[in-house]
Amino acid sequence: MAEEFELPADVALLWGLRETPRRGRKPSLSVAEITRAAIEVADAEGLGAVSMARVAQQLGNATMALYRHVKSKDELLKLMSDAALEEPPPMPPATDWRAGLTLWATTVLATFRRHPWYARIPLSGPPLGPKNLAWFDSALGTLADTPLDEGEKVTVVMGLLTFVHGEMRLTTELAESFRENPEVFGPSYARALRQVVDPRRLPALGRVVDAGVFDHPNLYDEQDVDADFRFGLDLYLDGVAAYLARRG
Amino acid sequence: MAEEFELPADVALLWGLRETPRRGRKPSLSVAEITRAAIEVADAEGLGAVSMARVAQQLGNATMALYRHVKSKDELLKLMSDAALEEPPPMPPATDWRAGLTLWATTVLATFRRHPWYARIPLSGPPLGPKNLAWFDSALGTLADTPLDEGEKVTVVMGLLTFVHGEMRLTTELAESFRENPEVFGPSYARALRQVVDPRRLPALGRVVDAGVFDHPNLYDEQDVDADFRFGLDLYLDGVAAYLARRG
DNA sequence: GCTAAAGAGCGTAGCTCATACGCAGTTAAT
DNA sequence: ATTAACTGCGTATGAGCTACGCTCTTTAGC
Repeated sequence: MAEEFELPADVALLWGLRETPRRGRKPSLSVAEITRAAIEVADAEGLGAVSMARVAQQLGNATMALYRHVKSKDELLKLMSDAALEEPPPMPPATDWRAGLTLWATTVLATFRRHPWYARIPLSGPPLGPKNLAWFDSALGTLADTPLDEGEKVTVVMGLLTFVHGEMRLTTELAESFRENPEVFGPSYARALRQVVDPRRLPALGRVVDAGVFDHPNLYDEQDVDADFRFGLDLYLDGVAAYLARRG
Repeated sequence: MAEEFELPADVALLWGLRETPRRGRKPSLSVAEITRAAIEVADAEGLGAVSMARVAQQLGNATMALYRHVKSKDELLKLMSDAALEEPPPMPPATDWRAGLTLWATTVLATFRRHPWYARIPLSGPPLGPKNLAWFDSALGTLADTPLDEGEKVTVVMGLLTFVHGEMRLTTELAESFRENPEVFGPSYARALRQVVDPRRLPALGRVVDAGVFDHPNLYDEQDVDADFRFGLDLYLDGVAAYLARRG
């Protein structure tokens, strides 16, 4: 951990490595507090409500005071996206890779669901924040006893993370849309499809519609969404198992 | 396709079902043109550059003229997200489900890559746009000869779409970040990791770093990214194959 | 103790955006 | 010919980000 190379400013902020000021007025604000306030606002009112003014108000300060601690709103968003991840759960002893990755994926997803705005924060590079790296380590750790080499472990974990990110995007955005507009997930969806789908042009979709697959009173059902996630997750993990068998 | 039930206004717009005005000045603008112009701007300058003023300028009109055709910027974004999808490719005859889904997934991803802003447009409900439904139909069609029931087909396709969406998000956002900031994907990443990762706290990640997995001159390599996608896709499809074997 | 540098908080103002409102000009129906 | 319907768009409002610089506070150095 030699400090020969200077870390980028935002990474240093993520790790809380700012050197403490020696003179001047005591700061009444800190990066951590600002980040926490921003997350509170985003959780309660959505990412759209996170303005510098709103966050400052949450802290009882003036808007411009935040800029002493944070370079820009973009930087604040980056800080939020690491801080929102809590610590990864400890793996129970003697967890095999499959149980471990299943626990990992469902916990990641549950964390994302608690902060639905997470999917809207742009990625700005490979992971470097402490929480991000802790989760990364946790996933890699579940594969420790497999015959995969280190590069393969990363690839398998990235594939899983890709799937979880997709699920997060679909899930949280549809959930939000459901909250403010439940009708589009009701019977009117099947009705609209029947109006708009010409079975000659879209035969496969026509068959699905005819089979009544969309004739639920509520297409956005928590239970169904979770079951679909588990189904897709299991398919991916079946693939990993097959790869391990071929490999090991 | 009886019109007994009124389609929502935005869906009607997507399908071009607005009744043509009988009186008044001939429109010099159309929803399709506005959408196309907005997509041009987004492709060339990013979604951030898409303002009502910029789109109007692209068309040589005044800002407020757009509002005669489009209710709000949000509605324009919805229109963009359907129009950006081109038509799905015709499946070569006698394509089996696996080749079909592979072709489908890679084509979807290629389409997304041509419009990197796609991942940033919020989903507003289940798919109803013509292009979206065409792609949906195309994927479902590849599963026509399998023993899956219609509901299972939807689940399998949604799982695959989830994975592709995740890949799209990671891929396009990292690509954008790479374009405007290539250094963070260079050797400085491994250097930063070595400074910040304590092998006692993050042992699995420490092993990966030590193994030199991140010691590439460029972590964001098109080839590698594609290979990783193919690897994850194959794992998922292996899982589907196993499910089909169990099922059929 | 005194002075000055360093740093915090923040008021003001400039710029970009979305969009409500209403006017003026244009076309087709009557 | 008249008028209803409809388009294009100028103006204005309010919200948001943030550059700049002033003022007050704290501590280092003497």
